Amino acid sequence: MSTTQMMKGILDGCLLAIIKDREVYGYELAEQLELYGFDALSEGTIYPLLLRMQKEELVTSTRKKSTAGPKRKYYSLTAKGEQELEHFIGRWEYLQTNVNRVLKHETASDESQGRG
Amino acid sequence: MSTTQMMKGILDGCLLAIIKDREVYGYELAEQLELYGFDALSEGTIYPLLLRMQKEELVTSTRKKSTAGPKRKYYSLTAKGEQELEHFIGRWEYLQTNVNRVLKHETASDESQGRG
DNA sequence: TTGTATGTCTTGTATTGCAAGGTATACAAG
DNA sequence: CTTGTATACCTTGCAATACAAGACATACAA
Repeated sequence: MSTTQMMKGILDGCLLAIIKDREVYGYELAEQLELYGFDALSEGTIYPLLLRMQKEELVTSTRKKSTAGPKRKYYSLTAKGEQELEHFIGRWEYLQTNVNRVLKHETASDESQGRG
Repeated sequence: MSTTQMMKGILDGCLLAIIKDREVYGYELAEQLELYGFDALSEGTIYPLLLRMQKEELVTSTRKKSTAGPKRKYYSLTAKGEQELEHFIGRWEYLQTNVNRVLKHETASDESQGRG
């Protein structure tokens, strides 16, 4: 039982949201996601995603020294990245609304009467 | 801008939820999902999913005559399918909780203090 | 040089939504 | 019987993406 498939198309939005809050580096993002309640995420998941987002100009990166290890690559959001985050939030709300409607067997035309 | 990726691992749960409510046939499921607010879903999405779920013994099917066309294949949930639906709901709540925490920048240890 | 912890990146695989196209039934019109 | 339309189901091939496994690099201690 895993949520692997469910993370598709959602993880990138989560990364954008975390990066928007403050500059973070890749290794740290995996830890952050755990703080938010997710199971540990592989670096093989995080890094390709960050590179893809950088290629799409959603984020920029700057290398900074670490106290204990190689240089860290800190990411921050571009204007385009902030826009994409807004789009993601819209898609996420759309998904949440519709899935919850299905689970409650309330069609869209039932609106929010919630009296079952 | 589409929610294609976000549907992965979620659509099957939605189908289980709809089928649990009442017997439905594949062609109808696409229409049902629209009633719940989703954009139109391709039959190339629905049918392979139903076949997969039947192979996994989550659903069973019976053919019944249609008033206007070939026989319909009506699906209903097995006990295993009901269990899987419960598991799905659990995963969905886990996902909802954690993504919403990320979007609000509330870590799991912040619990539900919501005073930001 | 060896070992440990910290950090980043690459390769290959599995899953799954979807477009495109094929097959089959019912019915009406000719 | 053929043609056209609506209904209904299925298959093939593609694209996107989370992930395991492993490679590579830096800092520091023994």
